[in-house]
Formats: sequence, C-alpha cells, structure tokens
Amino acid sequence: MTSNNDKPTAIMKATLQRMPLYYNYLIDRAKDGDIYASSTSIAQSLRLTPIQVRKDLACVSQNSGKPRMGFEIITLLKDIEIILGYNNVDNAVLVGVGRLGRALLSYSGFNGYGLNIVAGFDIDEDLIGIKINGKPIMPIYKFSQLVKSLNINIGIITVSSGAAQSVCNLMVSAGIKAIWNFAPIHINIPNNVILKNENLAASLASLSKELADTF
Amino acid sequence: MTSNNDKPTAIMKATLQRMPLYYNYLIDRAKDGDIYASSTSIAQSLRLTPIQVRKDLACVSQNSGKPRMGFEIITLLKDIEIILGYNNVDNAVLVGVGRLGRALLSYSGFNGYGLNIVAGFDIDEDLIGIKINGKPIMPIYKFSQLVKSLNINIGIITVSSGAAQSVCNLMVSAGIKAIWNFAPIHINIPNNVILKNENLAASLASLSKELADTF
DNA sequence: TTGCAATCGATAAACAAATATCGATATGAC
DNA sequence: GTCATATCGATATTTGTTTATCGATTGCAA
Ligand SMILES: NC(=O)c1ccc[n+]([C@@H]2O[C@H](COP(=O)([O-])OP(=O)(O)OC[C@H]3O[C@@H](n4cnc5c(N)ncnc54)[C@H](O)[C@@H]3O)[C@@H](O)[C@H]2O)c1
Ligand SMILES: NC(=O)c1ccc[n+]([C@@H]2O[C@H](COP(=O)([O-])OP(=O)(O)OC[C@H]3O[C@@H](n4cnc5c(N)ncnc54)[C@H](O)[C@@H]3O)[C@@H](O)[C@H]2O)c1
Repeated sequence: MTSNNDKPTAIMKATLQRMPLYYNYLIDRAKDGDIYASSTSIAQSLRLTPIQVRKDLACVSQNSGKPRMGFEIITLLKDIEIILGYNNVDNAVLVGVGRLGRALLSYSGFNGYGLNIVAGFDIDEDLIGIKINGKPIMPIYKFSQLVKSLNINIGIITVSSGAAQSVCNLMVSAGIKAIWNFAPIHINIPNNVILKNENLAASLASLSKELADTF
Repeated sequence: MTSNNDKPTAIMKATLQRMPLYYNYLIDRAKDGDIYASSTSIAQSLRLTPIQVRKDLACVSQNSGKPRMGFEIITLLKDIEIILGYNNVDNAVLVGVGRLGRALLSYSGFNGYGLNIVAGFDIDEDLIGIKINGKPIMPIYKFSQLVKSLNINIGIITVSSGAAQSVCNLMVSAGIKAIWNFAPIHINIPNNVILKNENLAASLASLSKELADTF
C-alpha cells in the first residue's frame, strides 16, 4: 500500500482540465430546470464515457450520485467552483495593448473564473492614459513599480514576437511568478517561473489536422 | 507481438502537441546559426527530459541523430512542418467580428501554419463591407452561400455566448465539418462534426491554480 | 591510433489515464 | 409489496505516456 496520506487525493491533471467543460454543461442543464444529471446523459453530450464522468466527479465532489437519478447539479456546480479556485481572486497584468491585448482587456469573462487583469502596459504613447473596460493603460517604465506595489504575480504577454523575450525578462525581474505568453516564439525563462504558451495558430492547425485525418 | 502493421506508427497525441514547442525552439536555434541540436540541449530549454525529446523526434522524423552532435535542425524543421500539415493550406471562416474576432482576423500568424481565414461574418450592419487585414466582413445571411461555394469546412465562433448555439447550427447546416469555439458555453453538435472549445479564461485559471499549488 | 565522453536508439519498467466488469441500490411500474 | 431497470461506486484491466537502463556509435583530444 502506497502512503498517500499527505495529499487526500491529488486530482489528476486530465480530470482538472475537463472541469470547465462539465461546468458549462451543468450551467446549461440548470438553466433548463434540471435538478439531476446522470453520468450517462453528461457523457453523451460531452462525448465522454459515463465511467469517466463518474470518476471525474468523484474526484471533485464529496456528494455521491443517486442510482436512477444521477448527480445533483447545484451541488456539483458548487464543488467545481471550489476545485477550480474560482473563488480566490487573483490579479494579473498584461503587456502589449495591440489587437489581441485589447480583446483580452475588454473581456469580462475572466472575472467569473476568479481572475482580474488590473492594467495594461505598452510602449505606444498614443495608448497611454486611455482606459479599456475600466482598466488603465500605463507606460511600460511603470511596470516594475506597479507589479511590486500590488504584489502581482501573473503576467500576460501580448506583444509582437520580437519583443516577447525582453518583456518576459522585465516581468521576471519585477517578480512575476507565472507568465501566459501569446507570442508564437520560444522564450527563455528561469526555472522558478511558470510559463504557459498559448499558441492559437497551432491550436487551429491541430483542428485542421484532425479534420484531415477524419475525412 | 502485437500486429501493428496497418499504421506505420500512429503518432501519440501528447507528442503531437509538443511539436509547435519544438518547432519554435528549433527556429530560434537556426536563427542563432546552429546546425545541430542535441536532445539534451533541447530538453533543458523546453523543460523536458532528453529521453522524451529523442522519442518525440523519432516519431516525426526518419532522420536519426548523430552521437555527440545531435539532430540536424533544418531536417527536423522540415519534418515537423510536414507532420503538422503546415503545407496544406486550409480555409476557414469566422463569425462574430467583435473584439476577439477582429484580433483573429488581423492576425497573420495563421498563414505560417497553413491556415487562412477568408472572411468574417456579423449581424452588425456597421461592420458589413469593411475589410480587416484584407479580409471582407459579410452579412450573416450570405454565410451558407459562401461556405458552400468555396467548399470551406472550418468555422470559428467568436460571437457572444447567447448566439453561439445558433451560429453553430448555421455552420453545421452550411456543411462546416470542424468548429473552433471561443464562447465559454456548452454547445450541442452532431457527432460527425468536430468541435474544439477554446476556453481562454479556464486556461488562465489553470495557470493561476498551478501557481497557487507551487508557492 | 586509442580511449574518453557525449550522445544516440531500442527495450524495459513505471506511471497515468481511460475503459470494462460487476455487485449494490434506489426509483418507478405493476 | 415486488420486480425490472437505470444508475451508482469499487475494483480490475487495458491502453497511453513518461522515465529508466544499457549497449552502440561517433567525434574529439591525447
Ligand atoms: N491577434 C491575434 O489574434 C493573435 C493570435 C495569436 C497570437 N498573437 C500574438 O500576440 C501578439 C500580439 O498580437 P497583436 O495582433 O495584438 O499585435 P499588435 O501589433 O496589434 O500589438 C502589439 C502591441 O504590443 C506593443 N509593444 C510592442 N513592443 C512592446 C514592448 N517592448 N513593450 C510594450 N509594448 C510593446 C505595441 O505597441 C502594440 O500595441 C503577437 O506576438 C502575435 O503573434 C496574436
Ligand atoms: N475578448 C476576449 O478576449 C475573449 C476571450 C475569451 C472568450 N471570448 C468570447 O468570445 C466571444 C466574443 O467576444 P468579444 O469580446 O469579441 O465580444 P464582442 O461583443 O466584442 O463581439 C461579439 C460580436 O459578435 C457579433 N454577433 C452577435 N451575435 C451574432 C450573430 N448571431 N451572428 C453574427 N454575429 C453576431 C456582434 O455583432 C459582435 O460584433 C464571446 O463569447 C466571449 O465570451 C472573448
């Protein structure tokens, strides 16, 4: 028997990644007035297997399902919210207020997931001072100061590829601990900083490939 | 011995997903003037293990590495391009020319991955007729016609959540075979259509969670 | 030329995740 | 009430993915 006493049940990465899927779906069911959802019905809609659904839900919810009824939707929703940490608000800053940066700044959907972009930074003088979705755009030279004073540890990079590494360096030196990078380029970063690359083009390309493989 | 004669070597999903990472990194190395890259050096930069790197590369490239030298970078790049299908151009259409939709339309990075967004569609009269990055914005009622005449089978949904399902239905009826959905909502779709949900908020939230777990 | 060290590829082991099996249980029909 | 059935949870099996081991190869330096 392995000694798994420390961490009650470290939730699998794969399971965790499916949670937003369950969440959106269950919100939908709740809106339709449903009280219970069976693993079978969930699986069918989300293209998973009922077994997998039950296993996933067992990981995140103390609440057990009732035979012939399924799982209580409202309870599941609350449990998923807790698991995903949608309740602990976390602040982030964004550098590069171009087309993508502006879209992200203007998006309020992050709030629902306990995330808040507090400000945008850019080198373009024309952008300084304006507000997007209530969030101020500030000159890049004020970056370190603001990050340190607000104790922010998440940074979003939406500058052009050429500037990404230097912006990254700036973030690291300012004490940022996790970086979400949209520039499609390799970035060097110290080991104690978390880097998540979001390559939208590759994501679309993989969809295209899947399509080609299917038909 | 299992009979794996049919498919030479079906590349693992996980391996495939790491390819853009390798690609960007190797582009970088090539720019620096490097000719060879060893699994050790690649692994160190990308935070993988050398063994994994060698296995991944063996999957996608016939070319074997040289002891004490590593892998020839230019060959690897070509092979990855083939594997990811960066060479077969594929057309897509986008519905919802809001802030996110405009960002995607104006992004030229998709071309590099063999993807081309040919047009945007919206219900907002003010947007009709303008061009973004050379791409026309057309009224939604012309959607089916254009999709069918150009035989397009990839659709991108960047409308508000409330409109996503109806836009999806429109796409399916027009013959779209793969959908990339940015609206954070559950969508019902026939089984013969591929659906890929891109939940940016959830992606950022998972970064935030990883951060919380690490420190 | 000879040996050292870095690197490779192949095979095996360990780990993670998805799926299958099966007995238990609660609901609704009769 | 009793039965049939949909559903659950636990355990076992299969499949997929990562990591470890090890002998072989090659370039470089003595
Ligand atoms: N637009 C998209 O849909 C999209 C999709 C995927 C990836 N990306 C990537 O995201 C990044 C931004 O894309 P975009 O379309 O918004 O580009 P953009 O040119 O519209 O915006 C870039 C912004 O970054 C600012 N900037 C440049 N260097 C800077 C620096 N050193 N410090 C601070 N600000 C700086 C510029 O002033 C500009 O406002 C690019 O790397 C792009 O490849 C964009
Ligand atoms: N902005 C972001 O960074 C971001 C991030 C993640 C997800 N999203 C999601 O992407 C979607 C779009 O976001 P946005 O910020 O661009 O919103 P937006 O309001 O700026 O744009 C929505 C656009 O869709 C159009 N539209 C609405 N209904 C339509 C219909 N039935 N047919 C055709 N066009 C229609 C509107 O006219 C508008 O131009 C939303 O679902 C949002 O939740 C946005």
